[in-house]
Amino acid sequence: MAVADELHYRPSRAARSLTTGKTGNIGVLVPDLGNPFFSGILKGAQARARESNYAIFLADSEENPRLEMELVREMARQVDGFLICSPRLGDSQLEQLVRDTTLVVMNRRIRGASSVLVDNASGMRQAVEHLAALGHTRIGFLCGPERSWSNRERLRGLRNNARTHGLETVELGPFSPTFEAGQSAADLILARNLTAVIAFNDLMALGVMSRLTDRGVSVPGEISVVGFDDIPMAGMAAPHLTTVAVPLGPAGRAAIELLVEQLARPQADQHEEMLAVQLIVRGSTGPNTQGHPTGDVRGPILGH
Amino acid sequence: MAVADELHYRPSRAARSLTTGKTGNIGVLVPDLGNPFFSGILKGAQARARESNYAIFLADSEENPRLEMELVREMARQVDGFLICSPRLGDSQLEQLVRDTTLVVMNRRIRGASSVLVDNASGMRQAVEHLAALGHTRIGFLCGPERSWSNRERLRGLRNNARTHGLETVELGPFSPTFEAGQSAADLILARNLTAVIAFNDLMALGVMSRLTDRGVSVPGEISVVGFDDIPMAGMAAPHLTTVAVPLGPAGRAAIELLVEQLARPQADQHEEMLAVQLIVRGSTGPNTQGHPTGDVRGPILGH
DNA sequence: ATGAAAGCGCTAACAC
DNA sequence: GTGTTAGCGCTTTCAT
Repeated sequence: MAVADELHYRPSRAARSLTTGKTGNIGVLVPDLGNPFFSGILKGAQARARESNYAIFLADSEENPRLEMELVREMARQVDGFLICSPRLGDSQLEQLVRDTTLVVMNRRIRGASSVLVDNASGMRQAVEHLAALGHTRIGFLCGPERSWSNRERLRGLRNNARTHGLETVELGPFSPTFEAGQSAADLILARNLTAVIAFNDLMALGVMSRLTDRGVSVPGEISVVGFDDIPMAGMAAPHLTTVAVPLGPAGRAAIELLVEQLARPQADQHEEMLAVQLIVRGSTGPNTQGHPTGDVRGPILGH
Repeated sequence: MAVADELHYRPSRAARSLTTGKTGNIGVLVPDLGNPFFSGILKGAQARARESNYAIFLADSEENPRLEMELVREMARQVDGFLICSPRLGDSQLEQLVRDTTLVVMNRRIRGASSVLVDNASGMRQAVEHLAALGHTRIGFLCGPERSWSNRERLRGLRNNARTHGLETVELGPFSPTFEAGQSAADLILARNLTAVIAFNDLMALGVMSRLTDRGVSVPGEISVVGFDDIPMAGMAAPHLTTVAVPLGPAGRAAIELLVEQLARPQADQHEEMLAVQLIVRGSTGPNTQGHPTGDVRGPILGH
């Protein structure tokens, strides 16, 4: 042992994996590395993996389901399991993958796979309550990608909670979850005479704010804007963006934790981890300054 | 072959690497995945690696030189080479690494290793000329990490070009290359009565703008701000940040290209690739509205 | 307890 | 050209 130490001996993982069948690697698939949402998750995942002596194989599917499948296939033999973030693949394909490998999915429910989910319903409830408290009565929602589980959940949360609070909702989109899409959505919002809007994610919300400011519309003076995710940029924008904070690092950590457990006890049941979210109120939301929704045909509400 | 295809046969890379000594993997080390500068490079690197059938091992050194060394050591046996971004390690340690493995470094010059460099001198020249043309005569520079090659180069570029244009410079810092550091730097700038400031990177520049705005100082009305890198956020801020654009994706691609070449011909010489940069003029810079630098002891210049 | 050997899935070198 | 075999560096099993 002393000599081995002397010579800086390190076992070859390739050789080891040949006999054990385990590689000590985890594959992480994200749809877009440039999106801070995913780099946030990735950062947490990487840190947690290292703690359990796993190395990370990284792949970017560029939002492309075919490429996603291809990448998984290619990596399959050199990893023990996968973390797939916001899969663009269809349910059936994912369920097929589950048979050959162990995987944890983020923001998606797949039978046979553990998942880490964001409590979108709670996030939406917090956002809607906040806007309702500020006197907004008609709320726009900028939809994200149609196939996204998060988008469906957020939309559902919006509808449920808006009804509870007697609010009207206007759904716009779907849009791609980008800054640019937010910019173009801003004009649609203006055309609809809305006083408050919730975007599918921060990137879009930031785009909305940017375009509104460029058009001389005050945020939050005339329109309140709420985002989702709390990417670092959200706190840097002017005004600072009110948003539903999703704990990105912890999400990545939780996912790897689940995966490592699963790998240690392959027979054990899959788990589902729901991450709590928290509305962060910043400068992009304020009281409704229009007495009533201008898009509404009813006159002022008197004697209420 | 037909049968192999039928059974979806894929060779085991572990077994293959055992005999060939090649793994088909590349290790990529970044100091902070959360920094969009690095995720931009990473995205390009990942795409280029895939084109040459290399998979990416990812590690985040958390700006920690010791951890950086440790990670390289751990990955060494399972990769053919490394891309190390903005290494925090000392020259001697890097030169030692070069002996055992092939590596490409980003934004650093190491004998025996290929490198991808950003043309910081040109970037600084463009930034200084821009500010000089706007009538600024005294320019602040917010220094980044002391050990950073980029920081030293940018500082050098600043000094040279400022002299050429007869400008005075004020160096502040060093700061960590973050938004928060930029915020705190903003107050120092105000105390120094500067009309223009160049930050080591966009994150800091954004922090400066945010804090200045919060203090009621107009950008670019009273102070012009220039960043470096052109991370996506730069174009989203209000006002949009004038910055020296570094082609992040191409930088990552170029680095992997160099590495792949090196791996194919181990005897060949190392290369150095210098990336051109381009000043992007946006809304955060404007004409100097003070007749002369207020920090100057000279009185108004008359009869000129 | 310590030591020897088989074999994981490939590739490369050799024989035919 | 086609087929056989040794051996890459480990782990695990079996024998001592």
